[in-house]
Amino acid sequence: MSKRADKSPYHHGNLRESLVIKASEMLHVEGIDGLSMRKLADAVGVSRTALYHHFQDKNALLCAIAEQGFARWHATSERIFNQAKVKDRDKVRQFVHDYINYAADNPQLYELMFGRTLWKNATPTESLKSVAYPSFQHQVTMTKRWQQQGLMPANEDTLRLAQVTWGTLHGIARLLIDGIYADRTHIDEMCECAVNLFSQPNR
Amino acid sequence: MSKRADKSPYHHGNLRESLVIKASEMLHVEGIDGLSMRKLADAVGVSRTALYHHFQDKNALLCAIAEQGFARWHATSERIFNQAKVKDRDKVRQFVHDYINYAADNPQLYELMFGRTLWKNATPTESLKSVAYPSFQHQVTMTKRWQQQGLMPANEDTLRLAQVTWGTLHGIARLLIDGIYADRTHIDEMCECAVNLFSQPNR
DNA sequence: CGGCTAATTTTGACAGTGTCAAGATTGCCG
DNA sequence: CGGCAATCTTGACACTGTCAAAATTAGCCG
Repeated sequence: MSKRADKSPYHHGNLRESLVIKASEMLHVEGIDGLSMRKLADAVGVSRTALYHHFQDKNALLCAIAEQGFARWHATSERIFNQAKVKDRDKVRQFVHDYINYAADNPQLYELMFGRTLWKNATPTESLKSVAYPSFQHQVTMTKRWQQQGLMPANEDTLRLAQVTWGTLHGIARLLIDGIYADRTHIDEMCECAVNLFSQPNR
Repeated sequence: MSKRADKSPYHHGNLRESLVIKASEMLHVEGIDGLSMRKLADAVGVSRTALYHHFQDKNALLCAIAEQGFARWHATSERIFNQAKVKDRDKVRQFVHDYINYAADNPQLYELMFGRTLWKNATPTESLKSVAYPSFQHQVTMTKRWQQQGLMPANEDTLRLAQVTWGTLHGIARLLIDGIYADRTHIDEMCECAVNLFSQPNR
């Protein structure tokens, strides 16, 4: 019993948690490249290699941060769909807006959550996978429902449709984040345009 | 006269060109992070800092590579739209497929062309901008035409529509490249689904 | 053909990075 | 209180991009 992570710790004072917090902070301001293990250790007040007793890799640290990001978005998403008295069409609309705004508000985090750094370059933690995969599964489930309700074309394969609609959101988010051919002032109009595109009865 | 870049050069044998070629090669196999100035210099057979007389930065080198990528894609794109005897609807279809396949065939290059590395982190070269911007402008022009022909919804703002449709392509490309929730075997079906989504008279 | 200038390349150096191996410290449980 | 294991530190290594100064070389002009 009392393996770790609940009792007051040895030297520092719950390092692991402090690391994730501080790292998220640094990620947000400095960006993914500006976040270095050594600077992080410095900021928290421990020595360079102290981190390696709580995270195997820099990769593991990043996975932990991303994981937190997924959890937070998942909560927001749940809140949207659990609203009673809101029509499904409006939920879709709200979902799109919130998704894009979440990305625009936390560009570095979004980049980390869905970028090549974790998913292609490195090996995502099992723990991260177990949080990230259901996130897309949810999109598929929702797409199926929207099809059944006539909100989205019923003749398209659900999986493909989910990939494409989510791909659209992802694409818009990245255009904004990377600052190519779009900026924040376009967000609302772009969202509306996107919703109109894949939500069936046009008006 | 004879400023450079046409006569046989001094020591090496047209270093600048060799660098871009070799760098593109390394980018393709090793990825954007695996491409280091020192390894590149080594591979070409010059010393570490020789590159800095042809490129101010690593950033400048990357811009040159990306520029070449834009040129190549632009050529492909032109070829599609200049075909006589092909209906515009089929051109759109072909455009979508080729775009995604270009990205899937050159993942690292695509990542460089449209990624944060150049557009957000660093400062894109003027030269790069002058090649990249028209690329999107072309998308806008095409979107306008498609709207006029009734292929795409005429009531949407052209600029927004162009952003969203291209965003969709971009999103799908990135999902494939970064390997999240999609892989190459899905390409064709995803493309068809996308085309159906934003091309008006559904069938 | 000789020499000067300017383009080109090299060597040395510096401040960073992630991470491994060993040693020092510390808290906790028996 | 003793010992053990968790925790943290120090030292080191192989990398990275890039600057300054020295060395090399090519091309042009007289």
